Amino acid sequence: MVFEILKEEIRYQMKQALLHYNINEKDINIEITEPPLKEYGDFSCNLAFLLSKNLKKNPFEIAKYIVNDILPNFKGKENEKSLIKSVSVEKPGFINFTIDMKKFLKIFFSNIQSITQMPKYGNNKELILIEHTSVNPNKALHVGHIRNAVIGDCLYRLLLSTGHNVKVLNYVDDSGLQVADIITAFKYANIPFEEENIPGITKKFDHYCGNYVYVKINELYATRPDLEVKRKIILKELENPNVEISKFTQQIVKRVLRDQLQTCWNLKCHYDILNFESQLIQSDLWDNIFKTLKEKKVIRFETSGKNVGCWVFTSKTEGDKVLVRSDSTITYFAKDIPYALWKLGYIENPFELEFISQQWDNTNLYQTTIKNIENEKSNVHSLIDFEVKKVITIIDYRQERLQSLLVEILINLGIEKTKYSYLGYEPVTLSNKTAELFGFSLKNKKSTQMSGRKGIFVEADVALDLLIKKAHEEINKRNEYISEREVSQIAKEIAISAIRYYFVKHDIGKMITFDINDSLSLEGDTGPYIQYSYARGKRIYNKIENINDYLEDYALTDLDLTSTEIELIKQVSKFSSTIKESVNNTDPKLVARYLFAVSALFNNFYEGSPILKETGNKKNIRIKLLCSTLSIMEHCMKIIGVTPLEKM
RNA sequence: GGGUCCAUAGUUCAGUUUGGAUAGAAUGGCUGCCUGCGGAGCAGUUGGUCGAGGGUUCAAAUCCCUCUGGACCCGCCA
Repeated sequence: MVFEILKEEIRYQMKQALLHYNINEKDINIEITEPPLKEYGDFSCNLAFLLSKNLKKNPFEIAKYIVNDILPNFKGKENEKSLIKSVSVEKPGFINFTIDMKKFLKIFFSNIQSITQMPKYGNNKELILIEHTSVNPNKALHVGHIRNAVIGDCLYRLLLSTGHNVKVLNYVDDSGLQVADIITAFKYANIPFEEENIPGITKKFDHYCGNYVYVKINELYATRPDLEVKRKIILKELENPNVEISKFTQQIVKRVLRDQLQTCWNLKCHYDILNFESQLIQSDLWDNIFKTLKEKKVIRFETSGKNVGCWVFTSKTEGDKVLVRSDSTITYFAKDIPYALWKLGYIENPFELEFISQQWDNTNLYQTTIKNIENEKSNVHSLIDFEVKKVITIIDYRQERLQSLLVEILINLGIEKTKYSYLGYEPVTLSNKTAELFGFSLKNKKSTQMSGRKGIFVEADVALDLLIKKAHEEINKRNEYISEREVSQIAKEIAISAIRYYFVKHDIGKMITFDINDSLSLEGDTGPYIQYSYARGKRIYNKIENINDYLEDYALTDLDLTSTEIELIKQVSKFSSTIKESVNNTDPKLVARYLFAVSALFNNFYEGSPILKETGNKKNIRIKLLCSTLSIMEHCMKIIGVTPLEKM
């Protein structure tokens, strides 16, 4: 907030300069940035460079002219309201501003309450839907899936914290090829349902299915083509919910899903509704949409060429895409259309919501079921009775092309482009060291792509367990008198925070090379580092007696703060603008990076500015700074899912 | 063949949307700092032809072109 005021003041003055030159401010993109060196002041403006094009003059001369002649009174206004103490011109043509620190600090310390408040600007009436995780229910989550879940969950937390109305969906492809694979294995390849005496398989059913059953059946296809035939039959049969194989499949899916959710809940991910592909197929959604697509001439029936007999969508950029095959079955891609339209609320809802279970955060998880017409009064939940403002889907970037096709179809149906968006993230690969450690062959590459089919992956549960163990040891090193139960509790919180922070801090569009040792570090730019600096701060906080006495009044005489303290104050001041930027760019990474920067500055402050043994005004000021830092750290930690700890 | 994305310190990554001053973190290596509010920390040091070449510009890691290396997408599979 304080920063915004400052920037606005500078911007206003720069606009005055523009008026002098008779240039429309809209034609020129004035940037107010922070210079790389302290000697250049606190803010910097590029106006002179921009004008040099129009005026065909040396930017340095323009800058000097602006500062000395156009805005001369801007310089000597020290006793007025201005927050700017001085203006200077630097080498190539920068106009640099120095803050009047006394005034700045005065505003900061008298507005701590509002500065440290979470900015709220969502509209509660409009609903935002986020779909994430959506892992095929035939295997346990691996570290690549965590990336999806954590990004989605952090985005959810970010939007929720800023006052938006958000719900999270998790799509379960319970009738796809991957599920058919393990069903084939159980039914026709003599692979038992239960994990009996198979080495290296943990107790969880999802691990058994993913680590053993799925890999095994894929190996068997090479020598048993009959199994692939069986799989194809199963796939077709799964479209009918009443046949025996569908009922069997539902049982298997349910067990895998239960275990997958456990992993997600362990990582503190929140969901509201589970959607099932089988229900989308069984409902009449597709029939209605197919009709509409035909009526609106979005798709056409091909009478010649390679797609003869199919219903085809012609994309402007991607060419032809088959939606309905010549045998009248619908393609994988076509199934996404009814789901997208359902999410957007553009079609009559054929589903009702059924309570499944409570989650780790005491919220309820629901699943869709097809409406029972005879039972009209059944509990139709109001969870999605809002106007859907936006749907955001977190997807593997390899699906981006299909999603862009989908958007094209939605636009053809008259839906605004902005309503449906997707975030494609690059995959997680394994570092050579890690691949080697888990016994995967290397092939002379920089990193190894994971593959569920080939059994090349590191499971989420394995990574989490490893971290818990590591944290456990560290806690025992540091705490002599502590109960085993408490150690376990804290170790888990540290491990979760480490994983979540790791997966959200990277840019979504860059590949991550996952190394089981380096990536799951507890030191440096990590979740535990943030937790540690928070714990240090909190410990001081708890030792302050009568803390309210310090927070109420303040004396602003003699504010001789250290440079570290000023840096921390500046950083804290950027809280709300960082949150806003993060929301506007739908990028939770920005919050993570900000949080780390605050934590690092706080550790500096901690080393150099003692609080408890300090007295008088200095103590007062430092306590205020401590409290405001802890407060914004809490906000940010909540968004990232890094647990605030008082002891670790 | 058509298209998308990536390449920055030994390693893992920010910075590229919107061009700005001496390219930043973390980690590793080396060196200091605990009778102090918790050393999971702090300070210092080491380490970069920003893949290569050209272009645009007062100014390029950032924009444009070419090339090299890598990943991926392009099915009546899901």
